[in-house]
Amino acid sequence: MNETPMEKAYNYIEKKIINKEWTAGEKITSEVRLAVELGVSRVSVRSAIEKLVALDILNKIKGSGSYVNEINNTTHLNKLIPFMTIGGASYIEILEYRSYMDVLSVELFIENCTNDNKIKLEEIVEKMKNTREREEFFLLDMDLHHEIAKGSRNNILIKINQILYNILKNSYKDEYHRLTYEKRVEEHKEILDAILEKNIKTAKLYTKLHVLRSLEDLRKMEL
Amino acid sequence: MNETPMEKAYNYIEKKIINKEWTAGEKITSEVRLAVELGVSRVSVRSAIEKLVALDILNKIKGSGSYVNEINNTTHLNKLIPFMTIGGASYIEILEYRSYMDVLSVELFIENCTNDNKIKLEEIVEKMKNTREREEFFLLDMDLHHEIAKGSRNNILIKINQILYNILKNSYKDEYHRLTYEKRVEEHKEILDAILEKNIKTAKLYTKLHVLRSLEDLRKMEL
DNA sequence: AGTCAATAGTTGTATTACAAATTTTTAATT
DNA sequence: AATTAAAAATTTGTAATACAACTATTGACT
Repeated sequence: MNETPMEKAYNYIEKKIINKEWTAGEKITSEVRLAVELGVSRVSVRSAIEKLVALDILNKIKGSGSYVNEINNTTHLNKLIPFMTIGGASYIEILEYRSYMDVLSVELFIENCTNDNKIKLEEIVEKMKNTREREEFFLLDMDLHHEIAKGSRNNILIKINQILYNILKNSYKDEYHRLTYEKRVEEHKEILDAILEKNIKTAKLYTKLHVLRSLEDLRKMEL
Repeated sequence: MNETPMEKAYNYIEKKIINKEWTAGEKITSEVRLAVELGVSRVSVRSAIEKLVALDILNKIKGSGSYVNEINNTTHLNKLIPFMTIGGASYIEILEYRSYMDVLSVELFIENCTNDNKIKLEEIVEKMKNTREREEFFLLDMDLHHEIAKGSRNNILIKINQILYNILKNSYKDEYHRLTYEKRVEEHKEILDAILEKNIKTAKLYTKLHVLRSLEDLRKMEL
């Protein structure tokens, strides 16, 4: 075999999960016990576990233990994150992509949303009206679009949406003060109204314009 | 900030890579030095580095050092293949998503493609005509759609397309023989012709129908 | 200049110790 | 008996040290 101690621990845990001896939500054996059982140091066990955490297969809680995650197709999409933050996809490209994705989200939202989805949307827009803090506003902005994605009922779309917004959040982080935001309240209101009236065409149009304005904002920031 | 020592190290390294202070192929500062520089223990530095290794951003060589990787996408996918014991329901979701994404790809392709893109498309369709081997056919099928995505000129779309197709490939792997494929040759021809004529509406329509038929195929396979 | 061994540098693992958070147990009180 | 609060045990997080294993460099010798 010739596997390193770390690999030994990694393979052991991986096998347990694949064989469903440890299933989603379950707590795995503690680091110390694994180390004793496998005859390796705790350092090696920790390395293995951390690798699995990085791959979104395990989840650690300090003082409690390590737990097996739900694994589905969206897990794989998490690998987009390093690619996009480090591998050179530009924020402008992300927004360009969003200029289509968000329109799609709105369309699917209108087709598939529940009443609960609508209520949440209204709540967020209401909060936005009363928010003068820019950072908080943009977090609400992201919530809004995430909520729209959720109403689409397509998990792939939801996940991708989530990833892209997280990346954007990072890029905006220190730049909130430079973003125009007065017009955004109105824009969101327009989108919401169109959605509530089930006016797909109008909703899509307003969404498109909304994202395109974000793009403009970002381009100005680049200067 | 309230970041843990591990996060401190992780963010430090990540930032260096994002800012291109450390570029692909380059050796990063050694663990011991990083620990001293950042005022954290070597354990924490190692944790951070191993996380980046798990994400395929860094590469460690015992006795030598840690090096920045060329970001490569397909390698990420392979790591989780053992975990891909996914039921068909989620594949249907992927195809549903694709039923919109591919339509978008075609639209952007027509708007942004180069002559080179078109030629490649024609080549692939030509190969398909002469292929009777099902597995090879479906690989060409994926190539085709990937080529269309590439012509869109949006890297996010290209990347997502690539990942989704890789997941699908895995699901089809042992099921090629059960897929209808006679009609697909015609369908691709129709899409290609519409693209070459820059007939966006027709191209989008045929693309939509094409994906929906794949969905049907998959649903039949479930039985 | 080329070879090879010694040396220094770097990652891998083990051990020990303690901090910090959570969970479980125990004890006290009502 | 049930509830609450404190204490103990468990578990992950970090630190420090030591040494093993591997790599890269240096320098002496031919």
